[in-house]
Amino acid sequence: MEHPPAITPYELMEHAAGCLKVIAHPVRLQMIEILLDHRLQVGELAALTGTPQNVTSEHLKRLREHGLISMEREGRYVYCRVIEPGLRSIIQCVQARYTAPLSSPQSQER
Amino acid sequence: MEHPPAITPYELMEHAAGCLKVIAHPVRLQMIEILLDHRLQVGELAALTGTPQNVTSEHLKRLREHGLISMEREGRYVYCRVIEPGLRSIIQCVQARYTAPLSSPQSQER
DNA sequence: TTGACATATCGTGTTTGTACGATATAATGG
DNA sequence: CCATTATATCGTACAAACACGATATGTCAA
Repeated sequence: MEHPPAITPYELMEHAAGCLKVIAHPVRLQMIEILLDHRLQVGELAALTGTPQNVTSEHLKRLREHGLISMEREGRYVYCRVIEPGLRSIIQCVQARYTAPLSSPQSQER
Repeated sequence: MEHPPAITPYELMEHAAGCLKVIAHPVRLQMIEILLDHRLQVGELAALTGTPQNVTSEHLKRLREHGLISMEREGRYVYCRVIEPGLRSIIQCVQARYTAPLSSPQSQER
């Protein structure tokens, strides 16, 4: 091998994988996309994504437990917003790849 | 709401989530990181990541089935490389967030 | 206080991911 | 052909993710 490959340690990748796993859900991706630009109530997110109330609540709980969003109660409402700055660039990568008009995704068998 | 949030359709997010799910594993992240800059045999990847041979094979199979890498047999060896261009920017996001010296990751309870 | 609304939690069934040991296939060299 | 090396597949056991219905909690307004 010309130069030996540099490998990020397993422990760091483990943490990164944990966050990616939380992101890797269609509804949670939509929620993050919205929350990057808007501070919304739980119910508003449920309506916008067409997700049942309790399911929405559980998705948001996971995002919060991983430090990706914050949830602040104001009276009866709970407002959510993104607090992990790195999420914006990841969502941008996803949008660049999957919502661009050109080049549809493909699978490959060897 | 001032201006209504733009939401990427569920079907697109579903596909994006599928790929993110495949990426979201510590060993697979390491493999992708390596394969972005090197064309390596299955056994070399197993050694570099400290992963058993059959587990390595199964990880690579998942990456291939989602069109992220290609695997080309040459004699007894099978060489792997990244074929999904979008992976580089995603790995860059991960590295920027998790392998940067400043600002360690954190969790947040409300 | 009572009822209505917003959100959270719980129990459950189903699916999917993951690792492992064992074995199978593929290719090479002697 | 045979032994060895490289890789793939299979069966299985276990854990995690997921969605759902039901119910609990929290807050306001009348």
